[in-house]
Amino acid sequence: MPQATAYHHGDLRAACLRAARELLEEDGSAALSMRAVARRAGVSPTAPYRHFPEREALVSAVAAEGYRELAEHLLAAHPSPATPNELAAVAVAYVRFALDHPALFRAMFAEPCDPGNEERAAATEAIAAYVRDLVRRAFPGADPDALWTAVWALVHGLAFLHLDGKLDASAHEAVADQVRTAVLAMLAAAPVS
Amino acid sequence: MPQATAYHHGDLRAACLRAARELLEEDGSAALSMRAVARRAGVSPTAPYRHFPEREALVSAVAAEGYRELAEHLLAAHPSPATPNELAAVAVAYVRFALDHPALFRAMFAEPCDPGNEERAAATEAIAAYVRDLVRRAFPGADPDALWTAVWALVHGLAFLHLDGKLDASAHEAVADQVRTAVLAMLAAAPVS
DNA sequence: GGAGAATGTAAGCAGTGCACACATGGAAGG
DNA sequence: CCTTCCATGTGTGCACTGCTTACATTCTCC
Repeated sequence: MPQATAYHHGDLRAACLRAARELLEEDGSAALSMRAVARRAGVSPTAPYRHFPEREALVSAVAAEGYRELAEHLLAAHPSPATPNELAAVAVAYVRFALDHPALFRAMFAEPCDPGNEERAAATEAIAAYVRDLVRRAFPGADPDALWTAVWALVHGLAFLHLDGKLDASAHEAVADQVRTAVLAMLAAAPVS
Repeated sequence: MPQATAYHHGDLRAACLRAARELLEEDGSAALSMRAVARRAGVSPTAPYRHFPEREALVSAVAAEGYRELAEHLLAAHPSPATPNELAAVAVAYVRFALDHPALFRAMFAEPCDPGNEERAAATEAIAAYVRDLVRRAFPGADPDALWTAVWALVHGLAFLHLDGKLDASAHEAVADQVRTAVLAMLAAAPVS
């Protein structure tokens, strides 16, 4: 780790990531700008390019952090959900994370990602693994490969529809109820044959 | 309708919408730029502002068009789906629309929308109504209010996960199979009580 | 202590959204 | 017919963006 002086920052990479997170949390709608990050870190506009070759690289790094936090958040909601009610609780946690960190969540999913970013791929995989385990426990009879995608998609779709204003997301408790109800209804759905 | 001259375009509004659509189809990843639209329409950079007070208004208008096309596309896939297989076919059509028009689909959902735009609200409502009817037919026993959101979210989530590269979307037929399988697995899911 | 790599700065280019003042010409009223 | 008004176009300019290139400073290692 280099030392901090008037000229050399010391740990600009971490400072950029922190600044980026702060900016995303402060303005959930504005796009993340490289120059704004530099300003917040108290450094020249082009300094961040020493640590992130392009904007996308910074966004990918922030997104990877977001994936880790989302995984923790889901684990905190329930470490090993196995029943419909527990699954619904995790779904509520997923949607709440998206609504509480809209810009971060968009950076994680909507921004173009370089598939080569290993940190990011690993972080995504952690979430996928959590969902796969959940599905194996909750649906012992089903094909886990087919079902875990469906479960993730259901929850992810609810998150984005709320985030993008297609479903009413104004009241916290109402959103939670809505998500719970939707998930339980889907699990109980008995189609006509 | 004003007349077309060397100075006055004639129907710049429609020309802007057409140009915007072309740009979105040509480069599915680039953001839509007001100036690029103006260039394509053969007009000065600020001329489109006479018809769209801001960028968001143009995007909203294009998005509304997209909603109408998506609705048609779903109707073409099946006018009145009622069985799991028919529902799965509609799901495949939804995801395919997203993958065939990635930039348009993003404009429809990911871009900030002004909730006041009536054209856009009406177009969204058409899709919601289609899904609601579908659910009523396919799941006569269920609570339609709870379930239609879940069905939309499931399909919408599959679309975005594929669009954002979280699920492999490289081969057309593989995507279709994957979506069909996921939807059918979800409908057949029998959770542990 | 000197060389070279790492990490910062400064200046500049092309692109963007948008506000403003100005130009053009079609349509309505005298 | 001719003026006047106004919708619709142009031109200019500002603040911002990502990113490149050249230069400055300092850390590290021999």
